[in-house]
Amino acid sequence: MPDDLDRRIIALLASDARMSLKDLAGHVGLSSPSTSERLKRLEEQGVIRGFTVEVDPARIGYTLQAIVRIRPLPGKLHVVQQLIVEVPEVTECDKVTGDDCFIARLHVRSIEQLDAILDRIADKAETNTAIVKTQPVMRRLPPLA
Amino acid sequence: MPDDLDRRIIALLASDARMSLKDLAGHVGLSSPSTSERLKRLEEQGVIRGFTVEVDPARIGYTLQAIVRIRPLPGKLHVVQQLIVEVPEVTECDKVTGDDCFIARLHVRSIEQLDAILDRIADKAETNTAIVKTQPVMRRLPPLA
DNA sequence: ATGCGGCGGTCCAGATCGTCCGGCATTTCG
DNA sequence: CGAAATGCCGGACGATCTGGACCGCCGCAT
Repeated sequence: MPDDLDRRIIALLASDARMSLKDLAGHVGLSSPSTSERLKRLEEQGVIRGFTVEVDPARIGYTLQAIVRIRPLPGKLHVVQQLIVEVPEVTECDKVTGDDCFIARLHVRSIEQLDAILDRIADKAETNTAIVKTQPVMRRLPPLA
Repeated sequence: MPDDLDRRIIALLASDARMSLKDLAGHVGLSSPSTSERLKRLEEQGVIRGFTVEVDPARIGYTLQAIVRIRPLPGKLHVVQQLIVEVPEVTECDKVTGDDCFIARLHVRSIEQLDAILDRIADKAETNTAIVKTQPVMRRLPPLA
């Protein structure tokens, strides 16, 4: 749906969402009002869901990151999902096909905290935890082509 | 390191990174210059890594999302990592502890495309693919407290 | 062909916003 | 106890955004 200019706008905002309209316009070769118009359209259409800040978790005390696969025990699926949503240290969770029902990302301050959180799920689901060592690919957009 | 005001600034920007300085200042109860100063400091300190746009993948043709666990065959670790980084449909990848060496998120336009990409890895690693059905928790920040 | 209408663009002006400065209060440290 | 550093505010100036008026292109139908 978005054309080439829209894609360039998105790409530019992906690298700096706080860029001024004027700069954006300059880079895509349009006037500010036109750029503003396109931006608004992209938001209204739902292509752009919003603008956010990228925070370094380590700098705010979250030194440990884990990816947990979660398989709820029979009949516990909804309770487990509820629990996952309510735990704020879960920063991302997908419901997927396959044996593991959920895959969640956790940000915690220590192994102890990780253990404490997993304990709350232990009687409702089987879990499989992997500690993140490095991030070869940090969150990025798929090709806009 | 960041104090309460910094955390409020971050929280506000997390919900709308394009908010004007003036609005930001109004919400945290500071003047524009002070807010600007804090924002700059947060960026310089690396607490804030940058500002980005959140795009709905489905609206740009990526109707399918998968999470793939990847276990490189002996001696193939670096080749596999290289490959993962180079495939732009991989929008996120973590190197983790445990049997699975990498956990990657893929955005693709079809099952066929997913298959094509996994084929490129097939002779260098064992893979385990889970298709994302829903996202109970979409990307969010851990508690800033 | 040609005239019409809609879409998407530019230009301009008024309003808004961001940044730079000087000054003040509080805290820190010699 | 004094001096310097920190963090904040207000005002002024320059930059930016927004909305309106206008224009050109293209598809369509007369």
